Amino acid sequence: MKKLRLKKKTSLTTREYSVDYKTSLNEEQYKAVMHNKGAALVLAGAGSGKTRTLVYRVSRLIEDGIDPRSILLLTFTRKASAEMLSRITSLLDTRAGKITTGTFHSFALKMLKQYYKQIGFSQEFSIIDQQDAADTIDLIRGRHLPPSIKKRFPKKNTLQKILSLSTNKRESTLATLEEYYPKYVEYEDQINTIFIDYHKYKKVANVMDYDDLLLYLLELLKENPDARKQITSMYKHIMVDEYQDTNRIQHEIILLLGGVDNNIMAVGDDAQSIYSFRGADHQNIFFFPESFEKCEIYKIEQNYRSTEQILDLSNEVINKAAFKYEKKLFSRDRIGDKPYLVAANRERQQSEFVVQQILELREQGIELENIAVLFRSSYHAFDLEIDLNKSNIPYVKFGGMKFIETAHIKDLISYMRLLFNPKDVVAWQRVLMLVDGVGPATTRKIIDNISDNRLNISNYKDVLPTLNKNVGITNLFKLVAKNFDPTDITYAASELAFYYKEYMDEKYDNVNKRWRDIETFLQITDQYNDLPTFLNDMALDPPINSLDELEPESKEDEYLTISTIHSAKGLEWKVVFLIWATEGKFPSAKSTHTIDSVEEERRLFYVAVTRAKDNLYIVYPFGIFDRESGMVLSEPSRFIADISDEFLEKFILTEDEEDEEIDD
DNA sequence: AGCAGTGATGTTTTT
DNA sequence: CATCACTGCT
Repeated sequence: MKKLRLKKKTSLTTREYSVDYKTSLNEEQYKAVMHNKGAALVLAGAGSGKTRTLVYRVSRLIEDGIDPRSILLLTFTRKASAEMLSRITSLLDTRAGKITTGTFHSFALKMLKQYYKQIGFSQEFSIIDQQDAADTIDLIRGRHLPPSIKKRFPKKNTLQKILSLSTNKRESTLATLEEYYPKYVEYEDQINTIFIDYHKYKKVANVMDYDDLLLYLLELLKENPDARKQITSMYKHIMVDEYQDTNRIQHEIILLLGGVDNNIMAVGDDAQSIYSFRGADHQNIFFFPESFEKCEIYKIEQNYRSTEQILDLSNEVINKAAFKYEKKLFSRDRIGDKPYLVAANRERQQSEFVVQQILELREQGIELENIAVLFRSSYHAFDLEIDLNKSNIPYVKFGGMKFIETAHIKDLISYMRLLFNPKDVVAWQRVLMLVDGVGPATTRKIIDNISDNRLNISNYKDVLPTLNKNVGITNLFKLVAKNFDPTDITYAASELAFYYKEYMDEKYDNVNKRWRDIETFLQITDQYNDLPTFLNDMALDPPINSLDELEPESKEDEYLTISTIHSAKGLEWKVVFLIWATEGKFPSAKSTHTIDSVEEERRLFYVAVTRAKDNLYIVYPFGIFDRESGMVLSEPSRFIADISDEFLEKFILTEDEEDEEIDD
């Protein structure tokens, strides 16, 4: 028989919660979770249960009768939003599935697919990635510039970066040039002309790049009161994760999404701001409270993740920063080993050491799931990957070149984009260049005719012969004009792949490897039955691996995570290896010119070390000849170089025939 | 004129 | 490894 007891009603609600918020959270977290109306900023240190706080707050709002559909949770990565959604669902129930989560970009896309008319697009607009954007800019660059000044003029990737930075920071081209590319200031006019043309070009082609998603959403909210009213009355409770990494344009969007009540909760940590290359400013987070008349500030500082030894080291790293951060992490009675600093003779020894340690850890019963190897740049892991393969250690790599970004997959996706949006001249450009005998000049001629509607997939039989006699082009048009069933994506994709294979056989030596990628790609298409959704997902939430990660059995299998630090953000592992902690590699020689960029690298280092729960190994190869600087790199990273033995156990690797232990 | 093949060069980090 | 400038070929 159940015993009745008296429980005090809280002032907020007349019902009891099914989740016991008070006892599952610490006091700081609890306060943030119970925050009700108006703007709020939650400053949460690394490992302080930031995700937990957000998850509980969403759950609490729903339990208080808030319609889940009115909750918008913006996260930085798709992984983070998936993780949160599953945690909320398991904490509460399926009501959680009705909330809207995603990145700024995916949310923008969702809105713009509804309000496309208001911004002058048609609904079939497609998304182009950074590379497509750069290629398109290159096309326009080629049209504008006389060959004489081409040499000193910024290249396509630089132009794309300039435009992206100025868009994200909401600055003029001139301001961006002055700050980041002073040597190109003299070309301001030409650069602007190219940008203006690029903008028009995209509109005609009915495509948007990543920045456009944000830009047009901002424009919509600003200039269309009706749309804004509808959107703000739909999403009444907004939460933004990783606020320190948002930039100006995202900040402005958030302010406009605020609606009448400004029910916006931003969560972040200024010490973990690592996206300045995307226009984020680590101090941005402090502008947040200033944007509202009233904004509650909550601080969560107790760390639940790491041992005191790891926290002590982390605090040492961040306290040496030129700019002082407000928090200091502390834990409660989590005692462990001191972090290791290991000197390895060249990269070879580093890889061998990491593999050997991982095998040993596994024997000690630590599963691969609980181990991660982190690095500054994707290519830092190449050598290690060879050893992991040799030792049959299954792993998944995050960050760096994605499977979807390889040339052959992008080619295939371009054909598919044309099936959906035959005016997508960015895709046309890509696939036309693949036709034998077709180069930039012919491509330009054809897409000009597509742009001004003289040529299309219904009249190509008559019009094309007047432009070019190349049979390959006619065949390409024939293929795109075919009436594929838009719900049978796999069929369309395999037909296109079949057509494409001929080109691949000609062009590539490693056709087999690439064809396997295409087969994997075909498996992915199998999970979709609607072309637009498929294309959007490929643009914004692409799958990471070319390995058969999709097969359910391999998902069950345990695997090691190796990841760039950027992609490891927000995650944690029992044991973390940080490799290439060599001065000149981390921070890289390129980042040491300005204080700001060194400080960004320091925060990145801080993010890396705070991922570890129990054990942390920092490894640095020495005796590395650096081509770029012409110097031999032999010192550990400046971020740990002068940290005393009190915080760090220092080792050098020696090679013993039998003894496998580390020796100092 | 326009294309393709060749050899040197450079390279973070993500939506 | 992918991009860029250069050169020779059609």
